Amino acid sequence: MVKMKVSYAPSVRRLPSYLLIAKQARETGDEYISGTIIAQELNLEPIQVRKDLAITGISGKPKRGYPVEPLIHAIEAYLNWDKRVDAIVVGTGNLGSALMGFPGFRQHGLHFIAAFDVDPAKTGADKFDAPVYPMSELDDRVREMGILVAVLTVPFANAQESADRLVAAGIKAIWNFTNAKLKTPDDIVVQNEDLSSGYAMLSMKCRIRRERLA
Amino acid sequence: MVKMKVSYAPSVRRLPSYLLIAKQARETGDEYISGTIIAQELNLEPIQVRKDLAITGISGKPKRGYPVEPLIHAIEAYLNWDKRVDAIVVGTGNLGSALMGFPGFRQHGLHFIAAFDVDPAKTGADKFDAPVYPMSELDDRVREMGILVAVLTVPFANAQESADRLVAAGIKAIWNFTNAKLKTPDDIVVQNEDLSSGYAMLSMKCRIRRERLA
DNA sequence: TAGATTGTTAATCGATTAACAATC
DNA sequence: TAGATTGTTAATCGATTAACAATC
Repeated sequence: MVKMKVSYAPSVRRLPSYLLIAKQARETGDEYISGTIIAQELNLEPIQVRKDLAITGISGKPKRGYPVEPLIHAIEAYLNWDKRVDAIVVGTGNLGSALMGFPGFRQHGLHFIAAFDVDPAKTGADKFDAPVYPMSELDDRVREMGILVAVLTVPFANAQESADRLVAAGIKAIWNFTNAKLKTPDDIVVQNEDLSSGYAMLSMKCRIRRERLA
Repeated sequence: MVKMKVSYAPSVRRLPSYLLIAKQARETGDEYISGTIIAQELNLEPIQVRKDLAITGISGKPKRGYPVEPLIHAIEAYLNWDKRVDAIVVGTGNLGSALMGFPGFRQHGLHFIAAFDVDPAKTGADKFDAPVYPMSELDDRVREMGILVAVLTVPFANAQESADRLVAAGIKAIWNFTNAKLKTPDDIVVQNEDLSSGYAMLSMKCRIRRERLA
């Protein structure tokens, strides 16, 4: 796994929200949008929005704010979301299907061009316009299509084994939605999504609320 | 929305991983597990694991580590995961279904006892043993069952409207999987999950990897 | 012009890491 | 006992926030 000191991680995580608001402003026909407004919309401090946007290289106009169209392009360019990226989904259960059908990713340049599943009942027919192949074809298909990015939504027990196969097939980045802590070579990018950690936060907030009321 | 200075947020987010490893150690029959081992397993620093576990109140034995069973209970108690919590799911698309079917939550005490959908085709039959009701029944059902927690997995456009209905029905905590920045009263707990921010991180890591190779 | 907003530089805050004595 | 590990106290690091001059 790439040992990453991704600096700016908290800022990077906020950029998609800024992007969404900028796009809404574009819909409205606004030519400029200020950090103050964005902050208001997201319940953040204006200085934080300005600091975050600075890393994308966008520059604003005093009194007006940031030019909407260049702002959108600056964020997209910074995240590499202005280029098409092809990816596969491994495991077409409800979570895998949900991700394939989520329209937001397509807007960010992410195209799911194929999916894989061990269950023969799930292969054959397309899913959200992408073919679903049996796992046995993974290696060949990935190589042939030259895919570099995979979304992993298989059961916990199969996660490591699937990751191994992905790496062997030439995948360079794995978006891991399983709880498994994948063991992968140093040059493979892994992004772990942990739904339980979100629930831990919700639980904590509920506890704090209870204690405040008590 | 509860304006929370949840301190320890990064630590809280790591606790579920520690819990998983502790449970695996229990399966293995280990009586103790050291912070060093946990850290190794998760690619963290041992000191970070010790600091994180300290907030749960668990205390370890020099040379042995933490007693597995008490460790599990300490984490679960700290997160309130040792008590049953009933919740509903609003929006039974792929994402809502995925969450309902994810076995991890049940282990954390979270029970989805009903779901709601606007689409008449989706209501009537059970989903993962929980009845799916039409949205029109939301208010009555929530009140009657005394539910306090809701998972929101409706389309972006319907998010605010659904949240308003949830609040009106007496829901006190919303786990929000939509991109919408919900406007809710001060005493409502909201936990936002933003899939795009995870993808932003993946994109950044890929960029860094490319730059390292170039 | 007046004043809102940017962007820079400095201060604060909180999280991570280091050092090390205590201890089993 | 010897030595690995905990838990505490201090140091470092990075992110957030504050202050304010520049500017349109």
